[in-house]
Amino acid sequence: MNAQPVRVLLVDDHPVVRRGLRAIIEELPGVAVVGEAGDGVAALAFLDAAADAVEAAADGTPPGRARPDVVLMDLQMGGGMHGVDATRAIAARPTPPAVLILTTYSTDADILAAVEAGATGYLLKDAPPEELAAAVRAAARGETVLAPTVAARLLGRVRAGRPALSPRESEILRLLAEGLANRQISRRLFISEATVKTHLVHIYDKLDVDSRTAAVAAGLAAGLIRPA
Amino acid sequence: MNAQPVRVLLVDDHPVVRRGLRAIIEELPGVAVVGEAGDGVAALAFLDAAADAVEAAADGTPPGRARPDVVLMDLQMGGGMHGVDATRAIAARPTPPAVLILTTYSTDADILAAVEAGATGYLLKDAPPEELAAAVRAAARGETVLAPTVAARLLGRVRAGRPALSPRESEILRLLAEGLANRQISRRLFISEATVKTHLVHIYDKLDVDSRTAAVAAGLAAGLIRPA
DNA sequence: GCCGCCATCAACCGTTCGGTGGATTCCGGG
DNA sequence: CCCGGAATCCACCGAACGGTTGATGGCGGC
Repeated sequence: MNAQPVRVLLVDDHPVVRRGLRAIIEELPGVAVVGEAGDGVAALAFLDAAADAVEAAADGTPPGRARPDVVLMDLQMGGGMHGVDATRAIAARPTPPAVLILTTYSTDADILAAVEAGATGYLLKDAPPEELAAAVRAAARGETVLAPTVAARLLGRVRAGRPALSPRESEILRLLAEGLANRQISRRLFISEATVKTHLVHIYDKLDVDSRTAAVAAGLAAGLIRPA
Repeated sequence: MNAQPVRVLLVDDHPVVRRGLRAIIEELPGVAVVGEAGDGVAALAFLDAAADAVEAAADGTPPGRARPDVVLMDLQMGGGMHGVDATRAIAARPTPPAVLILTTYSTDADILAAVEAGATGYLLKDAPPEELAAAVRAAARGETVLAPTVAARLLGRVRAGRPALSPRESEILRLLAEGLANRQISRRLFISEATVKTHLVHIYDKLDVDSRTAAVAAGLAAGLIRPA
């Protein structure tokens, strides 16, 4: 059963992090790193190449360039493709590997987006190596893995009974965070200023604040919007 | 001259990052990692212990627990002490090691604060290993090291002629980002509401915006305030 | 079918906010 | 010594904002 080791692909734009992950993972028995990628595009290219290689050599699979079972994926990658988009692209493939999100600071919006995109699990980078090891193995078995912190956040959100913002409200909150005035928002969304005000009232209500600036602060704190 | 290797202490709350840094640095000739710390408090404790050890054994310095020449310090560490504070505490010691800031995403405010706190250099985590190696060696020689990206940011800021906010204005901008109204800010700072408004006008002027929310957005974008 | 949620729009009113033009004190540089 | 910047304060005004009430239509669940 342990004849075939779990094959892992690392996707992270920080060389330092890739190096650390490789060091940690390679000392685990039954787990092997088969590749690294610095961004989403490179990750997809690697998967393409691996698929071709498997097709070409139907007999003994070569040690490198092997089709990975688990992809360790960073969100917030500097260059171009966001981790969520990369995850979605990978999950859309014929026989997708498990995608394990591994990120530093998690906004709630990111977690939801990643899960929606097809991620198998969600870990935080400050997790101890043992936790990481267990998560990789679980992901290889097809199980869903949520870091305790992440799970707590999700539960906390549900428990807090925070009524989630509607799609339109989220959109307006985002524009709010860009510093736009009501009229500018109305023009951007092709709706009347009155509608913007109505949405704002609902947003204030749900976030329990009473000004646009406080809504932005609360939205950032709750991870409803990205600072960047 | 190369008899004594450069001794490095790693300070980062992410085990993965520490592992990666250790792997990269330890394969450099003439550089050795003498310790790791998961937060600022642990880093200071390590320096204390190292100082004692040196005092106790005046002859052959033991390989481990040696007083580091360079501290690789992460900013934004989860638990308790911020990297800037840790840097300040280290720089205030009798014979301080060089502190090299190594962080992921750099806000201008962080850079300035770190330099003010006594940091020797500022690197980004997405820097390639070679750059990191060169920086550690330069820091050991007492030189100042700025990552090209960081240097560009600082130059860009100066070139843009952006008049830096006064201390008081920065303070108010921070409170603004928390969503406080003018009256709340005035009470928090024990000044009149009129004064707050005056400061706000100056802030809008300097940031080239015309509303409090836009000022927060601009301040976040320019790295004048921390999202957290 | 009805109820609730979402999204859209409107009118009203009081408050806050932004803009302007002053004023004072303190402090440090030329 | 005088000038400028920073920080403090005041008054006025118009515009933007927040709060309320009310109304319409679509869409999905009970």
